[in-house]
Amino acid sequence: MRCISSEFYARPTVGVARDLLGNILVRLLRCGSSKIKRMSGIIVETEAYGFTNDPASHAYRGLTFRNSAMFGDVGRAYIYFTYGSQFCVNISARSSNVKAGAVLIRALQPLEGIEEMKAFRKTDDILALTSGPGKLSQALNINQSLNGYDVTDPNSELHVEYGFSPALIIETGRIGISRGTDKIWRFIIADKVRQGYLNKYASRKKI
DNA sequence: TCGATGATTGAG
DNA sequence: TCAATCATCGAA
Repeated sequence: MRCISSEFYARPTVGVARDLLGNILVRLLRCGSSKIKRMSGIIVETEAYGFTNDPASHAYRGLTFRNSAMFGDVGRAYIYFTYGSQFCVNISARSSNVKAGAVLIRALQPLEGIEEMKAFRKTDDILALTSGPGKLSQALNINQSLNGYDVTDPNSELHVEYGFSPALIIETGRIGISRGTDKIWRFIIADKVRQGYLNKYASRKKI
């Protein structure tokens, strides 16, 4: 259970997106004075978002209050609210010569705290718990209050630990966007597609 | 200010 | 296929 350090995120965003597959997103839920509930999942789907080279990126038009986490230290959570009801989780990552960048966590395979996830999601369907960026945020009880959290700190309520190296990775264009669709910046663990850990919307798209 | 728009989801 | 739903952003 070792936390991934900040050097990992200080590399080109697209490579970080690919290399995050197979690692573990961990959510520590503080319930009461001393009790800590641990929830986690294997990262099975990611997308990279860049800067001025990427019209689909929130950072494309420059620094704003919302996207400031994409411009700050690498290895920080960038969490935003969208479509009126959903939160999306990103991790800031970029090489030192680039001003902004982040990796969107699109899907997990539930690992620990599955009963809690069922309660937060209001469903018992394992494959529906974290098979989408909005769903995984709901399952892990993640909201904007976690924006900017250091995911390289093992004591952080949201952090990433080492997992395994996937045998086969699928690369596709990003989905749910209208611009920048030519960039092959979406990454998926091949086995997890077959096992059903990606959402239906994602499966409908070309893989 | 104000209107348009989403890195989505669940229901029909 | 389509509505829900609201923070954010750029134009006015």
